Amino acid sequence: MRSAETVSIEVVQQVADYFSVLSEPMRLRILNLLRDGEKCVQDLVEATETSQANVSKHLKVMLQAGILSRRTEGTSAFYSVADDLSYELCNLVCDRLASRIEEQAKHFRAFSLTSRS
Amino acid sequence: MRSAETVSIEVVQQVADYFSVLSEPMRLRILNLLRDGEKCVQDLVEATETSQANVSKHLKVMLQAGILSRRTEGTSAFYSVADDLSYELCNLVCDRLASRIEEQAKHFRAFSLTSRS
DNA sequence: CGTATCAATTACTCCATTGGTATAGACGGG
DNA sequence: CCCGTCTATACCAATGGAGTAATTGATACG
Repeated sequence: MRSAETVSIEVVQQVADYFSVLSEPMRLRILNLLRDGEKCVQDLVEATETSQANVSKHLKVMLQAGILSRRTEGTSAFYSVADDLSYELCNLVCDRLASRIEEQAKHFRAFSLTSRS
Repeated sequence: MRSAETVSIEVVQQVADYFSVLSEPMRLRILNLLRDGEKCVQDLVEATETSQANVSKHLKVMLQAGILSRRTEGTSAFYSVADDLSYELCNLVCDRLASRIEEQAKHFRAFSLTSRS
């Protein structure tokens, strides 16, 4: 069993760091663009409509987190997803958010019925 | 299929917000303390050794994110986990981090063998 | 009642991070 | 060999979030 005291500060910090990487909309957008397959920096710059420096910085963060992998070809750098965990996590969160919204919709439907009777 | 263009900015923002809640060590520590069951604010203050205001703020963040639920009894406020999703996510990340470290250990072992032969 | 305790909120400071501009470095084409 | 393109980095301004101290509000106890 996992008890409260056995979890060290370093472990908690590393888990927090991992979630921190996924807590930026721009990074999630880049991850989403990489679902299709590897893309070079320029492609991502055009797709995200932000500065090239910004894209490179976010890519570096995800690369160091082990989420992405990097391959160079000439002057271009191609990035691809190295670990599907981030997608799993995103899907879980998305599904849960969807469920909550559906629950809320049910409450509205229920109220609609009660007020009609 | 989920394509890149279909994911709206609001959805990305909400997913990022959810991960953002889990990206703070203090909040993960509190979540971990709540594995045993509900606890009042004072208990968490003593366990985390931080200020009461700080604990209350983190609890509010997780409450509004739908991760925790709140119950009052006299002047005390008892918090408990309302959604196991956060635990699932933490477990997935922890397992993956552990796997990576084990992989690294294998690399060291392999190098140890090759240099010995 | 008056006091003590518990929790939430406010105001504030400090630090981390984001995004932009500008620059440097690497490679390919002419 | 120079120029254009692509990427990474350094620097800066602005923003956001964590933590603390102090205050307020509410309830239990004497």
